[in-house]
Amino acid sequence: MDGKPGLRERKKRRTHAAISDAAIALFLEHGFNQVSVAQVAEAAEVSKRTLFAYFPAKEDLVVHRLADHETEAARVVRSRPPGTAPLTALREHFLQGLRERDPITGLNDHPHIRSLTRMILDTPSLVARMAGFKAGAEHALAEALQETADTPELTARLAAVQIVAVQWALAQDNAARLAYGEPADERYAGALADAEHAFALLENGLRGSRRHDG
Amino acid sequence: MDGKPGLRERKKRRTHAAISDAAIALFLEHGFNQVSVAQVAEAAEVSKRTLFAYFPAKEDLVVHRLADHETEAARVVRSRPPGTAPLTALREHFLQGLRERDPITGLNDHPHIRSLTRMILDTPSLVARMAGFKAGAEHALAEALQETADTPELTARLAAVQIVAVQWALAQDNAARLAYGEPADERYAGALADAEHAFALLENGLRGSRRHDG
DNA sequence: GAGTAAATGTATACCAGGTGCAGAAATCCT
DNA sequence: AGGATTTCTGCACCTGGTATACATTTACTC
Repeated sequence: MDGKPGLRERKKRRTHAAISDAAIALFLEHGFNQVSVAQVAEAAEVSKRTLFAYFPAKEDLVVHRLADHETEAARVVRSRPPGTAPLTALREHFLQGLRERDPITGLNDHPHIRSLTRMILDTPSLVARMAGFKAGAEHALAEALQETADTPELTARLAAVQIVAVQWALAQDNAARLAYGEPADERYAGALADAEHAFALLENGLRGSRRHDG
Repeated sequence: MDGKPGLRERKKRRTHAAISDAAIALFLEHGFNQVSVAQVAEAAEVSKRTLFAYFPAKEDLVVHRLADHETEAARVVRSRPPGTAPLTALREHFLQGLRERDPITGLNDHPHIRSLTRMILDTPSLVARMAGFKAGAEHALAEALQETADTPELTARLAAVQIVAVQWALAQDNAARLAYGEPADERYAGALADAEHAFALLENGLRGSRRHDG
């Protein structure tokens, strides 16, 4: 269907990548707020106006790579094998992400990823953007649950927000530990146990969540 | 301890209120993004610099009233009667909020509140600010759970994010229905049932959440 | 009650993110 | 090759937010 991208298309892709790369390099070196979009444009040899034609806002220079993950949970639910519970499919997917050190699980300690994660977490406007993705993920997952699991609308929405919230909490916890210096391979066992615990909590509820019950 | 507020203090309060009132009136009339802070400052008969001395950012002109709610769930958990489960206290508090039409439950249909809610939901930067409050509420609740219920740290965090996510989903659902025109008194029964269902889901887990199980 | 220190307010100029516009340059299609 | 179309650019402009330097008001003290 797309046999020949065409020169125009190829050039667009290259410009897009050039701007993004220049931006991330500068941001990692000096900090997100310490670099102006004008500097990014200059480094990418492009006018400021063109930069904004490719990226609607400064934050998108960083987070555009993560946009795909917004619908990841929904895709997992939709493409699960027949007879599998949504939550089971999501757990397996998350555990696989941990094994593969998928950055979205917070368990990737490549220096580049780590610095990027740290920068995002340290920059309020980028954190806000991530929260936007989170909301999008909730919405997409709710739709997927409703359409593929015969779940009532409200229940689907409630399940979706719980699941997404838990996944993000797990990822943030992992990322925080790696940012603190713990190697991913060392953290893996704990991350696995935590994920199992978290998904069990989702399945069984908060009833027995106290260490000593009364 | 504060017998006499003092003239300076009183004047500050009045200025604060004057700016906030002018801002909200203008925002409701013309829309958040259609009104500049300079216009707000002029309407409040104050310089732009002074406005920013009272409110760190334009969004705060709207959301500063909601800042108290950030720690509400945590306070409920901390001040619950001995022997009560945190989730029980939170459910009772939420149901009470519904009965009293507390705006935070989304079930208040006073025209002023409704317009304000609609404006916030329609303005991305305000939604982002709300998400910030949500994160703060999660954090505060996690601490409260950990300190008062002898819950392990991770479990407390996971429970907190689930609870906050569910409460917000309920509130947003109610607000959306009222924004659509449904009167609060008419919605009350449904909101009550939904809340009971949601808290039961939190307690018992997502296991049986499908309408027809397989 | 006058005078002074501290706090608060103002005017002005400035920076950065983002947009509208008109025209130049590149690409595409025939 | 040449015209139509898309893309890029420079420029002016708006808005949110901040720094500086100065004026004004409040509070405290004698």
